Amino acid sequence: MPITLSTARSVPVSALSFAQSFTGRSHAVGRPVTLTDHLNDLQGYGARLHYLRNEVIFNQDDPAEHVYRILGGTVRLCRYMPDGRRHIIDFLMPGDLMGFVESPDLPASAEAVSDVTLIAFPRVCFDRLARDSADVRRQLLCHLSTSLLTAQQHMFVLGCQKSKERMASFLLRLADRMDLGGGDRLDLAMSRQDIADHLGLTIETISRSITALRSEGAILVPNTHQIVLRDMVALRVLAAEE
Amino acid sequence: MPITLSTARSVPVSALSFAQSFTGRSHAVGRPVTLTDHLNDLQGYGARLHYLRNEVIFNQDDPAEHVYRILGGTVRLCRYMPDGRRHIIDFLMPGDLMGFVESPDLPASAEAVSDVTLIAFPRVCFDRLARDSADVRRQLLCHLSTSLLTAQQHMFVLGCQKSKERMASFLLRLADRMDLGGGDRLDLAMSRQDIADHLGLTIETISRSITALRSEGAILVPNTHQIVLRDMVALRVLAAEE
DNA sequence: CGAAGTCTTGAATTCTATCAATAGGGGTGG
DNA sequence: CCACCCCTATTGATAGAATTCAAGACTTCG
Repeated sequence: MPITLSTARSVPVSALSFAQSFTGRSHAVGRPVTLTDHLNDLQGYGARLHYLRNEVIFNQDDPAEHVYRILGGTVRLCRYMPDGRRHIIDFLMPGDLMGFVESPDLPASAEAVSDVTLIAFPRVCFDRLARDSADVRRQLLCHLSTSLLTAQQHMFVLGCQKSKERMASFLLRLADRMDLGGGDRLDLAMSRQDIADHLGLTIETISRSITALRSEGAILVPNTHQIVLRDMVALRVLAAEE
Repeated sequence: MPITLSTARSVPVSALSFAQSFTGRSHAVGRPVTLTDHLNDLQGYGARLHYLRNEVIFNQDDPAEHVYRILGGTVRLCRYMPDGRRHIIDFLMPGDLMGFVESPDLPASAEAVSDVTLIAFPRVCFDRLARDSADVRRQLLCHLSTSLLTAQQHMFVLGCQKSKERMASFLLRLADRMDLGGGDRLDLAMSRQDIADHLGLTIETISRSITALRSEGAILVPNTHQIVLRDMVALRVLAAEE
């Protein structure tokens, strides 16, 4: 059973505007210190890396030697099954972290959806940080807990929802993570195929779901890779969020 | 969004025969010390509780004040959505732990599938234990990581597999957790409806899947609540494990 | 501008859900 | 101990949803 796993996001995007400067010195004041802040303390050990669209960042069975913080672009975290089926566990975006799961091997592959910039920290450095700081450990537990919560939410989507409902859930979550509300333009970095493999549907069904949401007036689709969430209430009802 | 979460198993059932004696003294030697062992050190603070079939152990939005170790019986961990749909995140069995997620509120309800015996430890006691012991913290990270791995595996089942494949995956996992192999009788404590809500199918489809697997010779069904895994190879192929 | 890749739409098929009826099983009371 | 009843599970028929197969439209990029 060649199964492993590795990641998940945890830091609210909204909190990142501060840390984004990435000075490597002491943390911003007036807000909770995040795992991201602590990672910044490791700046000297981090390698800034770039990946082109569709490049592989790490492979499913590679040894887990780094932890990552994404600075720019979108990453897809996926698992390939023996028979070739692919499941996209999650999409990771700027500010998200990955590679924190305790597992000798990585349980998933990470690939660049768009061009990606990230910082890779050696695991041994991070482990030292965790050993010496109670706060880092606490943040790490929160990070994993949040990942688990996200996973359980997605299990509900996959297990209980119909195609249109899944699409609504996906769009709402994406908007939430990008700190967008109704009316804003949502940029979809990923292809329809990526969305399909994330939601457990086919590319055709994704396309039809989008068409259906549009004809109901819930969304606008100015172009293929942008969507406007026009009727948040309708979307939330579909996503069973209220 | 009244969503929370709380639990997951982590300790291999096989490791529990040792700890099962529950003496509360020092740990058995010659094998890794588990989170379960550490919990045993809290014996004096633990309350042994009993629940009848279908009784609620804790509710979705209760404050998270305890961590639990299951001694006997089967627990279902479920989430109820606003519209009434139910998703069973996982079934927990003797030796399994729950309640370790860092979240003020519990993200799921726990209910007794069969009569259940468990020990509840106050969270504050456990937190103290975690504060004072580096090994507890390490085990806790492993526990959460394992939970996340399990969740990701189940996402694949829900996202990619057909009904018969889901049933095969479910039976194999159950057998694995109970330390059973091919030929042994597998006791199903849960109802068809429970299985359906776990696998994202209906009770009728569960029934038909079982019938199909039986008529293919993959399993035997001596009675409604027992199943013999007759052809492990066929089941593993269906479950995409090889 | 052309070509390759991606997305949308349509039609037919397959799978699962739904509706409905029957069968089985466990527990209770006669 | 058996009969009955209720609850659960199975099976059948039909409807609905998503997939598959196929064609055409739109983008993107060389």
